[in-house]
Amino acid sequence: MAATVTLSDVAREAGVSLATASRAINGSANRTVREDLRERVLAAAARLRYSPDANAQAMARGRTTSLGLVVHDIADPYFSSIAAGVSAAADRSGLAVTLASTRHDQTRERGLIEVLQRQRARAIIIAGGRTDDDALNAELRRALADYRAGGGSAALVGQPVLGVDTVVIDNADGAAALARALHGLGYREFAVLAGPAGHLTARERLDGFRAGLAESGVALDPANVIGCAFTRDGGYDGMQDLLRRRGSVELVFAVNDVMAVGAMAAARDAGVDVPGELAVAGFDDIVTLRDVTPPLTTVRVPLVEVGVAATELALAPPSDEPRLVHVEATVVLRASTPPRHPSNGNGAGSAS
Amino acid sequence: MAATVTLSDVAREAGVSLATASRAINGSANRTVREDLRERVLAAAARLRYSPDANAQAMARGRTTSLGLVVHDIADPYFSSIAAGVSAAADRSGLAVTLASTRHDQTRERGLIEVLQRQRARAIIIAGGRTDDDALNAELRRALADYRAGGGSAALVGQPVLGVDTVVIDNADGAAALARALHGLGYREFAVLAGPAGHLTARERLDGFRAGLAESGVALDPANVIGCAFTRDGGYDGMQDLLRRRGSVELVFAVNDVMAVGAMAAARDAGVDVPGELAVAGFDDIVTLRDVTPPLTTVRVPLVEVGVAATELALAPPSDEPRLVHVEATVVLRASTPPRHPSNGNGAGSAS
DNA sequence: TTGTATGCGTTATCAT
DNA sequence: ATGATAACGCATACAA
Repeated sequence: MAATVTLSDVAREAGVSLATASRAINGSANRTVREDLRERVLAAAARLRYSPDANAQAMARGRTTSLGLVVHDIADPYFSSIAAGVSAAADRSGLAVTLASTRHDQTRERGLIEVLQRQRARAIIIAGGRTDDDALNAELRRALADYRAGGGSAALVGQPVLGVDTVVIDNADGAAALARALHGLGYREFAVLAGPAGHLTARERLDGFRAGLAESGVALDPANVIGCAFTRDGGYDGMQDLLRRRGSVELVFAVNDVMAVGAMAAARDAGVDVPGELAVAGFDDIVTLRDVTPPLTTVRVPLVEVGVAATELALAPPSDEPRLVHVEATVVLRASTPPRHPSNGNGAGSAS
Repeated sequence: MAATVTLSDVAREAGVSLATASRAINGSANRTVREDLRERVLAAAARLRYSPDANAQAMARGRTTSLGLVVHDIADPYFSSIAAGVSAAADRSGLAVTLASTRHDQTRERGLIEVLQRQRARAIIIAGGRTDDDALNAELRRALADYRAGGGSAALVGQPVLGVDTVVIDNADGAAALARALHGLGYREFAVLAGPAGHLTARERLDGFRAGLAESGVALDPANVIGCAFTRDGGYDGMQDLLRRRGSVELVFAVNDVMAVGAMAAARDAGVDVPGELAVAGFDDIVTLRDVTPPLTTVRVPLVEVGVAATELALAPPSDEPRLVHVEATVVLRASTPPRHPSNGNGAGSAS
């Protein structure tokens, strides 16, 4: 910080007091600075190329102008879409976004929250689903409670288990609707790439899918529920497992799109035609899907809007009770799950 | 900011002076606090759940702990990969990343730099290629010079036209190598989805491609150079244009991958088989490409590493002259550009 | 309306 | 080694 020009310099240059300079440059609460003075100040500021120090302002005002965003991996289209929404909404509120990434290590979340707290971020948005690790959740809960006690507000995208405002995606309903839709298309034999054990989003989607199937009178064979990482490579590996010991499965539901896309790659590499030999469906409707082949059936989550909603939630006046904003997930049928066993008419690969 | 615990509180609780508390909690320059005292302080801090105020520290120390990143669109895989690299490198240096997005409006870049300057970010990374708008560049140049005069350092990913350290991607060489490789595969009739007029990255890639072709004795018909936006939709629209008035084009080179992917979608929607009827190549090798069909030939740019390099450049001790780090771009041939007119042997669609 | 003086939370300088 | 105390750059309560 070499020759930084301060507000005092501007005041001197303009021949006014520090206070007047301050009031002229931002519009102080109890307004009014005589027009000629204000102009002198602004002119001086411009001449000196004055740049207000946000840190000093933060100290003096007692609040910063920044908002924290915690993601697992910014290169994942799921998170980058949410980030785009958060960024847009923060912009509108004149807030700068501080991006913190766990790099897929949940245990780092706590530390990131603390960093954001040290920065006195006005609000923290945590994207990415929770796990059922109670100890970890308790820790986070406490970190967030602390943070909020200091005047910050937080919002979560996922499951409302941290005691803060939460944007809740209707995973179960969406997955159930998907199951019904697929059943309606004629599918009867399913497998699920179910993600990791403790992952709540994965679980909700699996459970919802299973429930939707049950409604249609179809049971999901536990042997066809395959655990794997919640990533593209997890989907790839899971699909390999499945193909190795495939029974009569007609359709594979991956609990998120990046996994589904990985699964399709595995099928391709194994020479299994999608959807000819095996249909695939995902969840999220990440933008990438526009350009995969075949177009992937999925359950759409409006990710950018989710980011906006989380930001607005976090920025809204605080409430006593954690608020919940529900976001619907809607089935989008595409070519990766063509109709099968049509009730009347001819089908592909059915009958004798 | 309700009941924020300050360092004074901690000092009082520990029965030491403010100064000692400060020294105990971070390791002050001239080290040493008696062990028992240090422990008392740390215990008190933990008991009170003390969280240092980064803004106050920034004021006192004269330097912040944050790094700014300017992108056009964080949801674009090109930028999100660079962001991942920047984020990782910043992490290693204990810096928090402030994400600023132009939302595809170049004129906003200037304002974003100013915001970052106000935050007194230690360094600013600007991702995304330059244009040939001299007025705009001069403005940015000045904004950056100002910022650097204040002690900040900046690094750019793109063309070294702003007077700051720059990570330069060998666009021309990469594109030329691609042209030669494609010529080697037997292609003779090319079209280019060339991006917008003033875009330097687009221009370098176009020029490089043209030069590579020329080396091989092939001329690029100006009528087959199609201007369009530097986005997926730009590629889609450009391809539509091309298909409408297609002559004998065998291969379409889109100057970046998202455009190429859009172009493939347009071809698909128009019922044109890729690569059967028309081959396609892109540039960047964004991660998305793993999962498009057919696999896209491209020129690989190590985006995450580029982000890391830019960050390291910006964080390195300042130098008088702007430094340049060159990053090679390497051709990756995939199924979207199968061999054609093989010199000896049988080819597809060649000869009579 | 304008100016003066104080405080924000921390580090660093200077005594002790 | 520890403790007062002066910055850091700005906003604001209060005085004029």
